[in-house]
Amino acid sequence: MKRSLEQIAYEPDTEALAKYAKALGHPTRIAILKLLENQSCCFTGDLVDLLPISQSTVSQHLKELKNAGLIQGELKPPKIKYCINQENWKIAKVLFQQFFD
Amino acid sequence: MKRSLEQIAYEPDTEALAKYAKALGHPTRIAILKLLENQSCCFTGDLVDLLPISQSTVSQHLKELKNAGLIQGELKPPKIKYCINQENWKIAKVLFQQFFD
DNA sequence: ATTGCTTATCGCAAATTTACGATTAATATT
DNA sequence: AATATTAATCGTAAATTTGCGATAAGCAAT
Repeated sequence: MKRSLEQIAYEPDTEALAKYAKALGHPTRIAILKLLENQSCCFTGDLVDLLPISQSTVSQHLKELKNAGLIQGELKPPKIKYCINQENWKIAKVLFQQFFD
Repeated sequence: MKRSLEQIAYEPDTEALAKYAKALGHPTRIAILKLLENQSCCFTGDLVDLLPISQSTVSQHLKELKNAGLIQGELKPPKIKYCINQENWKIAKVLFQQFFD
């Protein structure tokens, strides 16, 4: 048996920044967020048409962005409209700003 | 056999931002960078004393930060002095800034 | 040449991430 | 109720990441 690879706690801000950075740490997710940013407000699974990856993979990336709190989905049957989560976006922005001085 | 999981190319800025974000996507690496930032300029393997992980793991994280271009090491025998790579730091800063508007 | 100090690398194990196709779930329309 | 559309989830495979101890490498001083 190996040791448990458990999480070690750092300062809350450090953990939060790392969490946001991790969510941003894949070009597909950056691309998605840029699309959502440009689209004045929101967007849907037209993302799948714009990205060179499969529907299920796009869905997975959306889930991660949602888990990180950077986006949110709004039911607009039969579609889902995804938007930037402005609240957390602002928090992330500030965290990165003060990190880089 | 499975498909090859090869990289798909996005815009250079998107790739660059994702690369920096990925490097920042772990609390230990954020902690290291914060220490290097505070220490006016630089630091060494006293990092190991300040972080709750082993020497080899710290070394690994330093390597990743170096590969991402965020830090650089200067031989100061028998130690190594690590510093923020100011050039790339600036580039990363700008990329994050314009990403968040 | 040997010793001592510091840091990198190796070898391994576990966990996580990325990706896909296939299937399921949800919902509106017919 | 049946159908169509959209998006999430499941199952699987491959790759990568994270972590450690042990060992090697680099360099100064003896």
